[in-house]
Amino acid sequence: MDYLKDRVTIYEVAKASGVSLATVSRVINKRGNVTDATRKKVEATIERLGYKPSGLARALATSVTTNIGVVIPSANYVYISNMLHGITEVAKEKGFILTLFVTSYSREDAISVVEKVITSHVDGAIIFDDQLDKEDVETINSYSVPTIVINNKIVGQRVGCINFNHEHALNELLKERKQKNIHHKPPVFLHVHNAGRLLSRIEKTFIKFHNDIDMSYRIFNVDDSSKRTYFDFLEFFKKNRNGFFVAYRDSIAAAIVNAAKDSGLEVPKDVEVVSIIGTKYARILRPNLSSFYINMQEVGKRAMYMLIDLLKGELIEKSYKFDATYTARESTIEKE
Amino acid sequence: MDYLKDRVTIYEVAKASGVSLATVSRVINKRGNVTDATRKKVEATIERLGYKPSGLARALATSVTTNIGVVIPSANYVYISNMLHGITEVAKEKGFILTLFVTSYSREDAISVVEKVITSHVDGAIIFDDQLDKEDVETINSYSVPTIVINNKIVGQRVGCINFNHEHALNELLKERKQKNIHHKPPVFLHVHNAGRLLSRIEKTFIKFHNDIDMSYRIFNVDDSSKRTYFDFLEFFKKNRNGFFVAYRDSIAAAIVNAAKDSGLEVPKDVEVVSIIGTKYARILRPNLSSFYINMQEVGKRAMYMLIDLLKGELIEKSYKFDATYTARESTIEKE
DNA sequence: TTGTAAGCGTTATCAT
DNA sequence: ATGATAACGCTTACAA
Repeated sequence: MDYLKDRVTIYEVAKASGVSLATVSRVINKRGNVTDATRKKVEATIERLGYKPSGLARALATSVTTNIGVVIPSANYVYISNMLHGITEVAKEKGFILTLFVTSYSREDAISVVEKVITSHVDGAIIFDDQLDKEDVETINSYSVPTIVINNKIVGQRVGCINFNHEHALNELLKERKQKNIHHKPPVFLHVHNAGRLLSRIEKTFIKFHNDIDMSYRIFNVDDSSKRTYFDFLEFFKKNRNGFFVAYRDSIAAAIVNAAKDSGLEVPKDVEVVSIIGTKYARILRPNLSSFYINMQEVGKRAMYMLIDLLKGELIEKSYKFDATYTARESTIEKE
Repeated sequence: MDYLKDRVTIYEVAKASGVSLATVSRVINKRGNVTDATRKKVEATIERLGYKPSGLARALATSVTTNIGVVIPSANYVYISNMLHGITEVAKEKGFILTLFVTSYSREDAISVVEKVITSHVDGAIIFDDQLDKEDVETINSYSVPTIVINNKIVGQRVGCINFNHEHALNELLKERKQKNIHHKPPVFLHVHNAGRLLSRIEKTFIKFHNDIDMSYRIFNVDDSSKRTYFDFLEFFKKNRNGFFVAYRDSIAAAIVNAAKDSGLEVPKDVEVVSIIGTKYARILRPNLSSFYINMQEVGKRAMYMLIDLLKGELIEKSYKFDATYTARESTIEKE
């Protein structure tokens, strides 16, 4: 039934070239200690037979896979794929292969992902996850899998972490709005169910700021869909004719802008919107979206570089922070 | 130096529970033929020791990895990550792990990716690639790696393929524009260097259509960057005050729309734009972009389903086609 | 320089 | 129901 050729093994190469396994192994690993003549002979049969070493067997023998496990929530977000892009760039440059693990919201699932990362025998892992608990990361780590955790503060022998600081920039923005007294619009935070740790941290910052100055605010639940949010806000704007909205992603922010305009409101005069996870679309959309920004591609690259250092036992700075920068654009009012 | 615990092996579990390897193996694989008592005993020590089977060793012994190789060009495009999302969904549901390979433009690189896919010992591969040649796919295939190829017509014993048909919809659109006589604007195709096979096929269709009716057109080279394209078109619109533009992606199309508006032109009155690879941003952007659309998440899911059938030797329809649908929105004129 | 043989952690085929 | 043992394809001392 198997009409396709079986994998050629090192044995067959050895036999066909009239040498031993060890010699073939030396040739493919360029270990030296092989005469030019035999090397050429072996290389010729490798070419002729189309031999490709089995990464599996090699990994089992050396316990080095050159595989890096990458754990992400959905691959469906622009900022996540930007990060993935950064990771792939460095991985490619440094000769690593990536194994992708996607988590969902359930606890059960998180456990199964942890399980898979461990059994996969990756050399290291990069975990961007809003769902996994600290203890999950520790589990992975306890199985000798050096890990870079993104968006969670974790310390350990073979762990590094990268964190985001949106809080500072957000506080600055809110403070500035207060000082300039342009916060006459009711502040509204767009809450997305199960959107993870990053968003809730930012939400807390938002809440704390307003509580501290004893100012009222609203939390508005939205679906994580720009289409739904658009329609929700068409409704919303029937009763509420202004507001300052903090939205998680560009597409959600844009939905609000569109709903506002389609409800006869002006942006930013009546409705102001900022996006937390800004992408290039913040600049493409009209009006341009005021947004916070972290270069996720850089985050991905940095994570890989840190992991590589960690693998070599040379990671000095185990913690790295990316500060979000805020760029005011057309969806907010600068001065009163 | 290695302060972290070594991996627990099946040997240690066997010894600790006072049984043989074989019994432990039976327990973890639920093969039966084990008394409840011993099973419980073994399960207890597995739990106690924190034993996780090595996927590597298991794969070597069974030659089943449950890994699927996924080959893509850059992870940085929305439509690619949409597809990846679809792939991850099904992979997760069916218990497969994904290994990611990213190609670049060079021939050299394509070869190294092929090499890696083979040595990685994946059970199957999904290849979306505008760069790999037919012969590369055949190479992979000849190493017993069942493959689903996206965006290339390839036949073979253990290959399936998924193709896109933008040509029909594009021809229809162009024909309709001609009939309704709204093609008074000079048609311009946005050519992106090295953007791959999909775009060049569409470009050919565009060219052929106009050649066939002996109508002039322009090919305009743009960078694959919305920012650059925006500035290029600010220049362009200094001399050219109208046009019908066919752009590869939403972000490029949006750049043209923005440049047109910022040059005092009206969309769609003076400048019309359509996007070939439409994403949700076509609906979010204002004016909405008229665009072609293929649900890439569905493509990803379909690819996985086809691959799974292929692995079981049950793939009947080895070829599947996704027709692009065209949706006219605000960036084009419907009627004269 | 080259070959022999043990080992990597499993599964699977026999016996028992 | 359980246990030896070979096999998977490779690397790597160690011996020659």
